[in-house]
Order: sequence, then C-alpha cells, then structure tokens
Amino acid sequence: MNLPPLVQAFVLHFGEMGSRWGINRTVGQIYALLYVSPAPLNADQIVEALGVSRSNVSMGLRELQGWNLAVPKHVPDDRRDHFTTPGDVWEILRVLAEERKKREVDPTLSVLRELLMQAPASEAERHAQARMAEMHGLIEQLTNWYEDVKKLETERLAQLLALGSRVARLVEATDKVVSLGRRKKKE
Amino acid sequence: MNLPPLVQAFVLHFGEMGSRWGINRTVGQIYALLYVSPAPLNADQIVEALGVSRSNVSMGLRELQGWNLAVPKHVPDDRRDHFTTPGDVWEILRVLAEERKKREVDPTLSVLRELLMQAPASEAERHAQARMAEMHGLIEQLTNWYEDVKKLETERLAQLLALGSRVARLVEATDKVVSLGRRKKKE
DNA sequence: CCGTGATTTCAGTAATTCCTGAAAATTCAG
DNA sequence: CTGAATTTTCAGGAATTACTGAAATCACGG
Repeated sequence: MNLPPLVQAFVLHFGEMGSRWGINRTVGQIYALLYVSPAPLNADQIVEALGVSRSNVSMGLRELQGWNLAVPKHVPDDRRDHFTTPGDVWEILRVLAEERKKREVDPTLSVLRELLMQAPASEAERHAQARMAEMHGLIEQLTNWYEDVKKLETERLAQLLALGSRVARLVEATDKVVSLGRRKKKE
Repeated sequence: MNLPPLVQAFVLHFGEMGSRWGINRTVGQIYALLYVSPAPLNADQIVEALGVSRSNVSMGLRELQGWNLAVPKHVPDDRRDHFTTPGDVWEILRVLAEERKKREVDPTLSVLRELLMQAPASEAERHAQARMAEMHGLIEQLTNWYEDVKKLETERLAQLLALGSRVARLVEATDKVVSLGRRKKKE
C-alpha cells in the first residue's frame, strides 16, 4: 500500500473497523479509499492502492454494490468500470440505515411475527411469547418511526437533528396540549 | 438442544442473526434464551438448554456482561451465579445503542478528529481531509442528537417515536417561526 | 466471428474465529 | 485450613471466513 499518510491512516482504520461490523477488512478499505478519492477509481487502481489481489477487489466491489455503497461510474473512452461512493454523506447515511434495517431488523421482525401467530403449548411458551411480543412492539415502533423520518428531505432531517434535546420540550408541549384536550386524564 | 419449539425457533434465529452483527452464534443464543426465560438461569441450565460446552457458556456470558446485556442476579441459597437480561425492552434498546456507539462510532470519531488536525501535505490530502470533515460533521451531529435524546425518560421517548412523521410538520412549524423571527432571512 | 482486454468465478489455501475438554483458580461451608 | 462446588482459563482442534492465482467468461472493436 502506497498512499498519502492521511489517506492511508483513514483506509487502515476503516479496514479495522470493518471487522466490528459484518464486513471484512478489504471491503472496508475499498470503501474508505473510494470515499476520499477525488475521482472514480477502477479495479486496478484499487489493487495498486491497497496491495490486494485483483479478485479480492472484484469481490469487494461486488459486495459494496450490494450495499449500494459503491456505484459504477462510466468514464468516457475507457472500457474499464470505475467506482465512486454516493457523494453526499447524508445519502450515505440513508443507504446505510436502509441496508442495515433490511439485513438486521427485517428478518427478525418477520420471524417474530411468525412466532407470535402460533398458539402457545405451555406456560413456558406463553411467557416466551409475551416477551417476544414486547420486542416485536418495540421494533415495530422504531421501524415505523424510521419509515416516517426517512421520507424527510435532507434539510428537514438536519433541522430535526439540530433541534436535539429541544425536541424533548416540544414533545412535552405537545403532550400538555393533548392532555388538556383530554381533560388531563393522567397526572 | 431440547426446548419448547417456540423458544427454540427464537433462540436459533438469534444465533443466526448473531453472525450478521459482530457476536457469535452461542452468544446470540444465550442472549435469546435469557431474554425469554421467566426466571434467571445459571450457567449449567444454559449448557443443558443449548447443548454447548460449559466453557463456551462461560465465555459467552462474560461477553454479554461486557455488553451489559446479561446481568448477574443473586438467587438466595444458591452459590451459582444466575443471569437475566435487562427486563425492560427500552432499557435493552438504550444499552444496545450505547454500546454500539462506544464500539463502532467513537473510535472512528476520534481517528477522524486526529486526522483532521494534521496539515495536508498535498492536493490529494487536502481533498481527503475535506471528505473526512464532511463525515466527521455528520457523525458529530448524529451523536450530539443521540446524547440529547438518550436523556429523555422512556415515556417521552415513546411519545417522540409515536409522533413519527408529524415531527416533520412540527419542525417545519418551528422553522417558520424562527424564520419570521429573523424576518424571513431565506425563502 | 475473432482477438484483446477486462472482469468474474472458483478451488485451494491462509487466516481468523469459535468451541471444547482438561486443568487451574476461586469461593465458601465446615 | 480442607475439600467440594463452581467458575475461569487456555492450548489445541474444528469450523468458518477471507484471500489468492489460474482459468473461465464476458464485452466489444475490428
């Protein structure tokens, strides 16, 4: 690997980090490299930059494409495929959230739904199902919220983030209004 | 493994899922088992339920404790350690978010900060740093928001979730008020 | 079609991670 | 203390995952 020190440090860090996620070192490094690269890179350039085998890069790129984290970019007068990452970091965030949800949350949700349909055959199963229902409920709330929020344009999303803790007060205020409307059912 | 079918399906699913996260199959299974168990379990009960070695359970439990996802629970008149998961699913969510942030986000944030301090030695490095700055900015915004939100009590958090897309309107409204206050700087 | 360059596949190997059983350490009652 | 019960450690083997080089496939200009 022969890269400017700053870039190299970044790439190596993503390689390490990759292991803490599901992705392997090479995939992490490829992503990092594409992310900081000023122009799209072809596979051979990646090979040279990272010092891994051509086939490894091929597989890594394929995986990144599966995650929508690397997109092929056609360069005129060049037969080779070139790749970039989605340019806008917000876009990357969206892609990541979406993919992780798809891979890590949705399958669980569907298993839970299925298990909750079955009739419990014992006290142990009744209890287990109750716990599963709790988990299912929480995950569903979270994903519903996510589905809503992901529709927001980036600008609104940024505002929402910027609001931070003030959201709390906003929610409290809303709560009060609602409570009053309901004639202070609780509290 | 000899468990009620419902429980077994749940446990096996978490075992599979474990691999998609960083955790291994056994750890995922132990967690799932503790989660649906009506009472705290000791290591030998887990061994019997899952059909894995005693030492494997020991290591798994240790890892779960590191994640704060298994907590020892003393059972009177029994020398053996018993374990449960944090009971409230919201609590579990908090723990998970906190731990994942600590392991997956904070290290990256600190590397980015470090790299951004260095003076770029070339045009390539200047560009790379600009990209890193973008990423750093986004992550910082997200973690700030998270730090704020995690302070909310569970009830408020639930309200916030329930609000869902309506948050968008709330934010828009806030935006307008602010804009008016600023004499419609933009738009 | 053919040939050239680019990419992908895949079988084999390297590296890593997981799991086990045996041994060591710890804990605590007597 | 001693010894039984329990837990932890750890070296080595099993299983999984990552990586490579060679060969196959693909894409396209001529």
